[in-house]
Amino acid sequence: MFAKVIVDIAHAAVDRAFTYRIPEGLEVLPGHHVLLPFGQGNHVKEGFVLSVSEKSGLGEDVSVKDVLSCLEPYTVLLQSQIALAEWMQEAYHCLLVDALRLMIPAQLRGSRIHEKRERIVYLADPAADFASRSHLQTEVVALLKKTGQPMSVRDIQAFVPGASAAITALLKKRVLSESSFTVFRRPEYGAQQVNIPELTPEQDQALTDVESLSSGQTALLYGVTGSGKTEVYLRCIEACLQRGQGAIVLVPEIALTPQTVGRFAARFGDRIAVLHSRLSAGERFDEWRRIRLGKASIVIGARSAVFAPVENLGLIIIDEEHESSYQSEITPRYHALDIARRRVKMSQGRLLLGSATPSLLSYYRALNGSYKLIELKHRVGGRPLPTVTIADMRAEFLNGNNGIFSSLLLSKLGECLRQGHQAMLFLNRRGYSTFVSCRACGYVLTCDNCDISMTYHKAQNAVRCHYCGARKPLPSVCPNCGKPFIKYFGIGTEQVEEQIQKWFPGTRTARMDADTVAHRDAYEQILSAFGRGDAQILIGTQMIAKGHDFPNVTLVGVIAADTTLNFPDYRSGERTFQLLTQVSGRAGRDRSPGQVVMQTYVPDHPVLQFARVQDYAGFYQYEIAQRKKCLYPPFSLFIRLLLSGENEDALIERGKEYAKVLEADIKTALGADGQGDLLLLLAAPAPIARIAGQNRYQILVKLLRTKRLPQALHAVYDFETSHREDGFLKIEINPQDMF
DNA sequence: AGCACGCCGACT
DNA sequence: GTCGGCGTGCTC
Repeated sequence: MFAKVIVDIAHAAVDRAFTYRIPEGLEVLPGHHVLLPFGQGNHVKEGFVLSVSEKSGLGEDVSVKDVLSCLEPYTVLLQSQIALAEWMQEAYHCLLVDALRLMIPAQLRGSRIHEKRERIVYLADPAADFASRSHLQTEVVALLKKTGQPMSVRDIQAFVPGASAAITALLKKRVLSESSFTVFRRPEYGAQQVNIPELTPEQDQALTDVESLSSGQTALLYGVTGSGKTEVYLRCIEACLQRGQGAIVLVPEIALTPQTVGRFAARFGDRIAVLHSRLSAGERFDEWRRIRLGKASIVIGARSAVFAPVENLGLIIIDEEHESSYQSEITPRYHALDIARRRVKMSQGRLLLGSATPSLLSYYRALNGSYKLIELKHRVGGRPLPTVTIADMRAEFLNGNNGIFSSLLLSKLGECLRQGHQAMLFLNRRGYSTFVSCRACGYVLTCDNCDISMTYHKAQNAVRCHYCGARKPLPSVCPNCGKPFIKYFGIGTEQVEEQIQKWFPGTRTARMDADTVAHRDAYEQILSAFGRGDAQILIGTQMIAKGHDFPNVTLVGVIAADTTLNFPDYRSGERTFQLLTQVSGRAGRDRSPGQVVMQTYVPDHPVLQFARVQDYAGFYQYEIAQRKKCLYPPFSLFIRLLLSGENEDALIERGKEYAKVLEADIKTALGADGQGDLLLLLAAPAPIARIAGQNRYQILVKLLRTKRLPQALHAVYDFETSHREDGFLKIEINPQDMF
């Protein structure tokens, strides 16, 4: 018997199947993690078995080596995972090993992690009398007699300190016998009480709709904030379990809190496994193993959990499907949504996407019939959506208010505080000011390593670069003209906090941004403290936009609703609408109706107007028309090639050269009658032309979605593979942002 | 990723 | 004359 094996080395030259003989007496199956002799020195390498066959399929001239051993007694890859990795290799032009590595815990490679075993001991003869001069031994035996059952060594030590040596002696004397069993290291999450609410008619219909999907199909559950999407998920999983199938639930990393997990645990207990980046290596390995060994059939996790080894996969749920964190930033740059679609197609399962603000692409697909659209239009309990008011900051300025709060927000804040309610203030910028400038000469303080202005952080009395982290003291005089007219402009969360103290002295505030959640758990701590009422006002960046429900929050203020609107990015409208809707959803989750004040300098902007009345459908119609007009995705494929290098001139030179070659390659791939499919090819320095000392240059390519698209895409990928050696080159398909 | 083979400069 | 630089090519 022979095995086709891929060696666990991430290099294009060896990223192919090698054939090894399976020695007599060794059981090797597809998916096994094996040790192999490889290369001239017969170095022992790890590998993954892709397939097993009777014949080697190789000529006489090739010397075939033997598989040495299997590293685990079970196969670490499912057949379906191998097939998925092979599909990814094609789809993302990545190495097969890189795709396979996503399917297993990282520490499994190199045997850096092992299963944990617990030793238990018991009396060899429970009836026998025991006497010894050692009082420790006597105590241990007495304890075991008293409990009348086997005990773990650890438990015995808790009762009898220092019992270790005594136990060893007793085992040697055969007074005790021992055995051991595997323990699974489990992450902790708060157990919640089981509370199964009645479904609303809408939720019930949604459940029926999901259940009636044909196998391999995708549904988009579009439900306004507070409409009870999670309860629909839970019921769908229940139905899935009843059919004897497994399920995967993807949640954005930041939302994967003990509370979220607890809600699933309350319903499904030990049948759930959790996978996310904050687990310890042991926990992650054991949770993965519980899934692989069939002890858990429901997986709750972040992006990479889409690869979990769930057999008989009946359902994948992607909550907050519009979140950009579902797209991987590193190769293979997969999107969890695409992987999920592929997986349910292969397993004849179903995919459920949920969001209050679906991505434009998903809604487009839902309207075109490739997804089934399921809607939840009402909030559970009939609670009204918050009322949103737009504050025109231009008018405020003309009326003599040059502060950061509009008079409307100030009065609502005062009212909110007087009534003993809580408020949240949202601003998409941390620090104190957005840039520092000299009033005499106009000089703007920029980072030495990046093409970006530096942000003033008052708490540290320093300016910092938000891209490379560089930090320097605030100069007292202008570095350019030497005059003492250095001033800060623009606002950040630090300043909002300060201004609150000015307007409402003594108010307890909490701030949540990348600065205050620097250490682990701080995110949770700040949120739960706010939930307890420790602070009256929570000020923060988009971190506060999602997550917990705070019943006492009746007011949400958006300090600058248009900051994300002007990004040099075709997604900025979509991003802004999503953010504003998410933030607004924080207000009025309980009895008191919620109010939202959005401050802006462009009050008439359609995106803000649709956000004001929470009209997703209207927003969609507006935004999709924009995309169509400019032929942006989903009407085209947008590709960004980012080159970076130290030498600016050389980089620009090479960028121009690359653009020429790439254009020729694409045109060749498109053929004579397909030249019109290449809509745009733009080569220019990136919007942020330098980060951390690296100059950046980008080539933007826009391709029409025709049947020739795959060929053109191939040409781009081939270009990347043949050019990535001579400089840093990164390729992004439909990038999430374009800095 | 490793390692061997292989063809040109500074040393005994 | 040899030792050793790392360019090129192969790994079942």
